[in-house]
Amino acid sequence: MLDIKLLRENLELVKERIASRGAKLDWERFVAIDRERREALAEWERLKEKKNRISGEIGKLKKSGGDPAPLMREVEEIAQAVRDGEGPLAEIEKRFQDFMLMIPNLPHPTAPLGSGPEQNREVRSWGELPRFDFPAKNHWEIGEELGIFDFSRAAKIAASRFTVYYGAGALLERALINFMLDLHTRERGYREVLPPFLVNRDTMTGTGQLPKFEEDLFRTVDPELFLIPTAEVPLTNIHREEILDRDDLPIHYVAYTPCFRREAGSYGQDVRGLIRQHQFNKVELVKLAEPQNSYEELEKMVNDAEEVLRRLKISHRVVELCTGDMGFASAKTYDIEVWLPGQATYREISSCSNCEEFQARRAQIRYRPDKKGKPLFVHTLNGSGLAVGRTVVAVLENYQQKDGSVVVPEVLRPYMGGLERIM
RNA sequence: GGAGAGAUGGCCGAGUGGUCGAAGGCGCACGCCUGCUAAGCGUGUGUACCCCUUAAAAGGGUACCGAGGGUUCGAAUCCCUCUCUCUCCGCCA
Repeated sequence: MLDIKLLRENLELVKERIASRGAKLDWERFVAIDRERREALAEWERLKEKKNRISGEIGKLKKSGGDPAPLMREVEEIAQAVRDGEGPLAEIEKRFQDFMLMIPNLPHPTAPLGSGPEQNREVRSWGELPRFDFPAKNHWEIGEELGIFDFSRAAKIAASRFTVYYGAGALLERALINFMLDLHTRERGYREVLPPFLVNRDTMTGTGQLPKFEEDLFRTVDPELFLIPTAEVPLTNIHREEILDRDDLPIHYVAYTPCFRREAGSYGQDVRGLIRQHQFNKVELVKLAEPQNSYEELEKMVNDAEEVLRRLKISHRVVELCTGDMGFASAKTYDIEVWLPGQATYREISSCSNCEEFQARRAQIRYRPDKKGKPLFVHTLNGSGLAVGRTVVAVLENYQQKDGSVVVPEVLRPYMGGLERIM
């Protein structure tokens, strides 16, 4: 959510920057709603003030033995007017809030302008692209031949876009989770969290999944809860509606969770393999930081995520997303893209964003900069560290051998009982 | 799932219809005093929104005593629903 004061005082600037994301909003309607809300609120509060004042006088009069009857008749009418005003006011308030919640974040001035992935800007790349003296296979071919993935039985048990892992495949997934968690907790200062995987509507609204993206979420009916699409949601909401001490910041959390996404609207994309699943595992990094440090923290977060790939010795690059390709809540996003020899392309394996105040304002996460100061909104950051399923893909495709086996990256062997090769 | 108790400000804790944003204490901030420290004294100490101004503040108003609804001229206080916490019983990974 944006600061309403910014919208009132600098609407032209806001319009322009929101437009750079490709979002279209009816700003004239917004201006009308805002004005209507303020006028109605002021009028209603004037009535309440009068009612409160007269009610107080009735109290005094009764105590001193006077006759309150005339005042009571007078205030009765006002009380009725106040009641009559409640409905329309609530309706205007709702329209106002709904609009506010549908406005995406302002892009940071350094985010490249653009409408789609083509305008993303490569920041750096790491590692040589691997060469094979045989035709490189896709991970699903590798995995099915090794008997570690079973897509058809997963579809039988659940639906398409689910996978059953067996044996070394399941072990590889688990090893990656543990490796990533150990790296981030032991060497990078993140606190490990194991959050709920189902969350309520307020939590989903706090990070910006709701109200706009309900169709992307899985939902339970009774009670109504939503399966998390990323651990960013529960982690960022841990401190919802709290005022933190300055000394508490920055907060660094890391969590492994499964993630659940409807993938509505992605029919036909990545239908084979592990790339786009309804359920996948992810190790997520979340930070709450003071505004003046948040961009420094973003750079460090990207670096922490990249470190996973450096230790796995897998080629990758970092790109800065352009305004049109960023998520709803983000002011600035770096994607890490990993090289997949089987598809001869880079694929996103991590996305690290600074949401600045956007989520903090929705979720009311604040801190006190000093003892006497007013509370300020924290900046929230989130990033994959990394998407585990896609890391499995990267390992299989980059470490595949001519005979169909896959060499286990050295750093993972301690996590896999010393296993050196999946065959 | 059954029975009971509870939810008040940063914390503890009073308050069962009227002037209560809420006593008192603790904590914290500022000032005074004390040639250090401790103690003592005084003042202050929530958040959001609206109005008026604005560089900002001050000022005025509204709301908030778990959440939502109701009764009433008036609700922290009465009624209803819900949520959460605690205790006991049952069940259970």
